[in-house]
Formats: sequence, structure tokens, C-alpha cells
Amino acid sequence: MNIGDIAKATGISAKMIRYYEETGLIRPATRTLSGYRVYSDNDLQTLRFVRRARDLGFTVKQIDDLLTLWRDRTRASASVKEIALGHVAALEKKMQELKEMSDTLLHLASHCHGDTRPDCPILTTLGSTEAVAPLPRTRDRRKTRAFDRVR
Amino acid sequence: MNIGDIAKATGISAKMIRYYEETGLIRPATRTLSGYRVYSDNDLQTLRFVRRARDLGFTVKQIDDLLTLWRDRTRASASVKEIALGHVAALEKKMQELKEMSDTLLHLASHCHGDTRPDCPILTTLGSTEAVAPLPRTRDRRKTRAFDRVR
DNA sequence: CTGCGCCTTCCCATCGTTGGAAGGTCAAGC
DNA sequence: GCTTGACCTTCCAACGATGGGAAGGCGCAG
Repeated sequence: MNIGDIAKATGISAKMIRYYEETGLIRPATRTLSGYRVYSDNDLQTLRFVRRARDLGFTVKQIDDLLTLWRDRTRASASVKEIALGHVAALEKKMQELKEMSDTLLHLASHCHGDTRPDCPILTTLGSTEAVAPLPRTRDRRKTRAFDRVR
Repeated sequence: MNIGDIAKATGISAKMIRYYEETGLIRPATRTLSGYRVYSDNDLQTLRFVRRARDLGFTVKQIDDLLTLWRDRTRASASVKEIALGHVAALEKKMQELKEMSDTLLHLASHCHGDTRPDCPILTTLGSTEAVAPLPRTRDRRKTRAFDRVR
């Protein structure tokens, strides 16, 4: 398989495959006499792994760690789970941040006429001296952490 | 006010203020004879606006658009609302993506012992040929769009 | 005048990804 | 055998927003 074939098969662009090789995430492919990269079914499997981890939002560094664990038959499953749940926590933190932005914006937008009139509380608030939309405190609805929910 | 003062006052680093000037987001500051940037209360207000928009997750390009509308006293509030709700939609899309990643990972993790044993369904699934964790279809719980909820 | 803290510009790095340019290779069709 | 087009190679640059640091100038207090 040439790089184009494996790119199609994994959904990772040829550019990225070369990049992953360059940065050490994957092992350098063997080459033909003329310098073309050649890939085996084993490489295909590895790159599929990478693709899926990437789809789950892992960084390249984390994928590197996961690959190492993947290849190590003596790993403890706890190590893997720790990475996974740590990542879940990061994802949830990010979601929380986005939610706060979104809520604030929706709140501002709900007070905006949205017609041809120029007055707009969204802009007014952004330009004012006070802090933007302090959200009304709801009752202590504490977030459960990934660790608690799963283990 | 020198750049350090306004940086403290807005919470934007001096580096970023220079960057915003360089890229045209804000107008070039006036200078002292010796080349120091000098800022007015007006600049302070603008930069506070920028800061808040940034905190709401707008890109620099979007902030640029918002600033233009902010300065234009004849704008239609509909234009502002459109940008805001468009951004809400983007935020919600992102949240949805993160949620899917998170759910998938939690699902995988819930099947992992997380002890010293090496077998781990997280890695096994990532390395397998099939797609990762097709989520169980729930009843048609269609997402309401920002536009519908607010207007 | 010295010293310290601020300011200036300039370049580099990050992270994951895409784009393009310039050139070599391969296989099919004539 | 030669042309053509699709592929491959490397190298360089850019994105977006930010931080780090170097080298040198400025301002003010002691």
C-alpha cells in the first residue's frame, strides 16, 4: 500500500501521516527503491487506532501514550482508564466553559429586539463597565465527576 | 496610560494588545515622542469590549465585526443578534461533539476493570476494525436551535 | 549617574492541519 | 519508446491566539 491508499483506508490525509511519522507518533514506513512509503496491514491497524483516538479528541501526545500502552501487553488497564477518564474530565470542563458562554449570549440575545432599530443590549453590555451577565445562581447542582460515575 | 496600565486594566496582555493593533482589530495607539504607546479612556472601553467578546468565545474576526457594529450608531440590532445567535449555534455544535466523545469514552471506560490486569476494552475497541462505540439511538430528542429558543 | 522597571521591535515556538511549489516515479495508452 | 496524468517525494509557509525571550531605548527615583 502506498500512502494514498492508506490515507483513503484510514481517513487520515497523506500530509498528516507524513507528519505523524516525522514527529515520531508512528514508526517510519519502509520505502521502495524510489523512495515511496509502503504500508503493511499492521500499519493500517495502527493508523486506524490513531484515527479513532483523534476522533475522541485526544491530543497527539495522549495518542502517543495510548499507543505505547496498546503495544505493551503487560500494561495495567488502570493506566488506560486513568488517561481516558482524565480526558473525559477535560472534555467536561471544556463543555462547561462553552455552556457558560452560550448561556450568557442567549441571555443577552433574548433582550435584543433583533429588528432594524439600532439599540442592542448585547453591544451595550459588552461595552459597559460592569461584568458581563453574572448568571443567576441556581441551587448547588454540583457536577458529578467522570471518575465517580464510572468506577 | 501606557500599555502596561491598560493591560492591567483590561486583563489583556501587552503582547496581545500589540498584536491586536498589528492585525488591525484596534486602531494604532498614539505615541509619545519616544515611541511609547499611549491609551485613552476610549481605548480602554474598546479593549474592555474586546476582552468580553473574547471571553464569550468569539474569534478575532467576529470581534472585528462586532466592533464595527458597536461603532456604527445606525446598525440594526438584528445584525448583532444574528452574529450572537450564530455563535451560540457554533458553541452548541462544539458542545455536542464534545459530548459525543465524552459519552463514548465513558461507555468504553465503564467496561474496563481499571486494575492491574492488562486486558482493556478501551484499547481493544480503538484497535479493532469496527467503528468506535455506536451510541444507542435514543428517541428523537431533537435539539432546539438557538434561534427558536430565543426569538 | 546609576539602577530598576517599563517600553520598543524582532524572531521563535506552540498545536494540528492544510496549501502550494518543484521535482521524481509509475502505469496506461498510443 | 514516448507522452500523459496520477501519484509520490521534500521543503516552506500559513492559519489563530498566545507566550517567551533577546537586544536595546526610556523614565524616574535615589
